[in-house]
Amino acid sequence: MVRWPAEEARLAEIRISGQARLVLVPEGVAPPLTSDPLEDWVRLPASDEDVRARVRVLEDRARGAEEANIPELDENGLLRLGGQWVSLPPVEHRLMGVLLDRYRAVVSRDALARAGWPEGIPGRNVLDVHIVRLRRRLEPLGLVIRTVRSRGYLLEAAS
Amino acid sequence: MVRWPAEEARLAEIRISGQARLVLVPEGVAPPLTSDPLEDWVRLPASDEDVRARVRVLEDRARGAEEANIPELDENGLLRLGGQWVSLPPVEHRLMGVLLDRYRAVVSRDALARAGWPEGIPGRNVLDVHIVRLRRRLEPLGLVIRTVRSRGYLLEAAS
DNA sequence: GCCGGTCCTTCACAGCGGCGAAACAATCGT
DNA sequence: ACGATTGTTTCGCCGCTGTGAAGGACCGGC
Repeated sequence: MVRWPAEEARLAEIRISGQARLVLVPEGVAPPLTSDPLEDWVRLPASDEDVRARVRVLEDRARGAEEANIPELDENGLLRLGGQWVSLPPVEHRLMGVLLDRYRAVVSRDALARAGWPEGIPGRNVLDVHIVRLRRRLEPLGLVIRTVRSRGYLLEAAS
Repeated sequence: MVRWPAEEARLAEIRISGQARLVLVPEGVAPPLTSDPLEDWVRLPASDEDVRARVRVLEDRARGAEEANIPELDENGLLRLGGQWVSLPPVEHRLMGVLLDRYRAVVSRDALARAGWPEGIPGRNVLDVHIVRLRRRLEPLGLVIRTVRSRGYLLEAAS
């Protein structure tokens, strides 16, 4: 809930942060125009029902947007996030599967090795190399693999 | 512009067709709720400025959605997109059919081969060659066939 | 603080195979 | 006969994968 034009600076902040917001516009003032579906406005004075209706719609959209922020891995080697996508070769596809199952939680190197090479790990260094390659591939999507020393790795959105 | 609830049936049609619409809601009636960004509503009576502001935002969103429009393939070998068109010879027409069914998703080389040559694939390299030719034909429409190595191909709008 | 060891990161290289694309030949439609 | 469409051959690039090696970050002991 933002008053306009009194809280113009605050509105700008919220817009940048990507949160949903409802702008309250007093009589005689032009409403702010944006095509962002996460922004709406009401002309004051307004009834409680009208405000609640708009808030509920914004909440629905925010929920939808949030779901769009979880990476999606399809069975054909594509990893999608926010309209973009990258293709993952077989090994990295399997690694990504485990990392997404435990999104934002630590996955042990052992679990990763078993997922990537069900038949047994070829060499002692292979996993590290594939983590590096996966990292580079995820960069354009804004995803990061963090190292948790002696524990494993963790996948999350880049800060 | 749709009156509510008087034109309920018309609103339903427009929703299905995916067009942008502004719903006019008289006093004392609950507005229709939808999270579709292409729908908005105003409480009557409303000033011209307020209505115009909402219409302009909807137009902006509709324009954005249009860019995401999918190409259309007719049965005579014509592929249309955004006012332009190209003609496709039989084999490429069949290939394009599968690619459009799975627009923005991966289509395996196998599926493409079966679609292009239902009687059986003539040679080992034919598909590659036809993909190259199709690519050149699609270029003026702003469409691109991406390779997903060892998985297949994917059709999307050029970035 | 200094040191050694472990864990992790990154690069360079090589083999394999998938795919791209030109050039040519054959066939089809008008 | 001519151009458009289709199939074939051939060459080469580049992506995927694993290996070895060099270096950096972190941790404990002294």
